[in-house]
Amino acid sequence: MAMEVLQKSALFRGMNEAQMRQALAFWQAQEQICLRGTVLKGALDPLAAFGLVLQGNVTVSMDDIDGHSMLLAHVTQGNTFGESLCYLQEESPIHIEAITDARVLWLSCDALRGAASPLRDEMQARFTAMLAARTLRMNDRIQILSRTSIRARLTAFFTECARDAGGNAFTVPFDRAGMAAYLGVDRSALSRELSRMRAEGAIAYQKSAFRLLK
Amino acid sequence: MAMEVLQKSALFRGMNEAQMRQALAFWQAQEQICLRGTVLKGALDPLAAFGLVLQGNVTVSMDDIDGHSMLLAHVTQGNTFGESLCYLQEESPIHIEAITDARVLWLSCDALRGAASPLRDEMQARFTAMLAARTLRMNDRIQILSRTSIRARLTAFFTECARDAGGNAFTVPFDRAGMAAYLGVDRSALSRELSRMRAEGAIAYQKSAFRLLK
DNA sequence: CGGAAACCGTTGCATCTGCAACGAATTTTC
DNA sequence: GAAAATTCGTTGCAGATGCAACGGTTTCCG
Repeated sequence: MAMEVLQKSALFRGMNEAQMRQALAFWQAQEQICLRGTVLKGALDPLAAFGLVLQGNVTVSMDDIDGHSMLLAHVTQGNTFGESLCYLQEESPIHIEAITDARVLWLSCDALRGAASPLRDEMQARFTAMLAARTLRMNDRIQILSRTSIRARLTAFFTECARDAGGNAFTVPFDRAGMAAYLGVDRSALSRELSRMRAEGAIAYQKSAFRLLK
Repeated sequence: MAMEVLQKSALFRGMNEAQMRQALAFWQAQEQICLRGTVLKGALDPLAAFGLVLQGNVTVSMDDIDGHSMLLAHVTQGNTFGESLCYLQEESPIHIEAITDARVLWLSCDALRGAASPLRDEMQARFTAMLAARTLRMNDRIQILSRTSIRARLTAFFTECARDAGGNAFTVPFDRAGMAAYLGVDRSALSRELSRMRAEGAIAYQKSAFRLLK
């Protein structure tokens, strides 16, 4: 069941079963199970609802003219995507894709625009808090991307990871290519810099599991 | 008077005078007039209210350990800063400063947490829409910062400016140093690239006024 | 009016990093 | 289980870019 996952999401945290059922009805929740590689929204598709990831990983990206694709967000379990576009009923040529097998809960903003009620008030407040938290996370990313060297971006990124994990060891939710996209650098240049940092004894890693030394 | 400016802001757009008065009371609005260079929030200060810029320009930045300062937001007339932190009642070591003489309207989120009322509903909806629009703007910035070359960042930035201005001529709200910070590049490298683009006949500019050619 | 500060472009240099290509190792698929 | 696809590290290279320094111009302020 999805209860435990929803408990980790900002929208449904702390609800008992009855409240959760009511809330899911409010959002007209619909679950979709999809395989890795499934396109949840193509560049030109509209977005009738926003998504909450129950399982797996989803990326939001945008292709530029040179075929280069830029990562806008990497969405992990319990997090959402597309809320802003959905709330504002705007369109945008973004591409949303499941990069692992995934389960997604689609939620509609319609009820937020409906008649006032205690439930709507509660949900609106949670939705707003979610957006606010989102902007803070995006600021963290902007902060990383503002650095001029790969090394500086990495240390900023690692610091953030360590903070979130509450320790010096953590596993990042990316493969190398994804990590490079998130940091806005070339994949091979990233590998090179990671090797260098390992050689200097600053970090240890295996695959996506890192440990900060010193 | 500030009416005309507030008409341009997402929070107060489309209100008549009576509604505006009510809304300002709701937010416990307080105007502050300040000189260029005034620090509106130091790195360690808490933030009791968020700001709406009535006049002038305000920057939100964060210093990293090397003294390097990173630009998080450049806030122009009619736009706001600090809403997310204020709404979530979180603290963050960001630095907010008036970079021109400015007038700022301080708004409190308290009433959003108060008793339900039609006014609160309306304001909450506007606040949410403002946050949603904000995340979309931040996505634009992330998109720019994700590019790997100065040239690519510039063309993305210019494209966005041209879209906003509705034409090929526009004035950016930055001096060169600010523009470099916004784009996450070195100031002199930016000057160099701009000269190059001018030499190639791709753009014309004088100070902060640009025109796209070709 | 005059000095100080801010702003902007230019240049030389060392280094960084994107890019392309390759091979090893691992995972997926049939 | 074998072939195909994906992932990851390495390397050579050329060009891009950060950095520091300098000078000219404009703006600010007393």
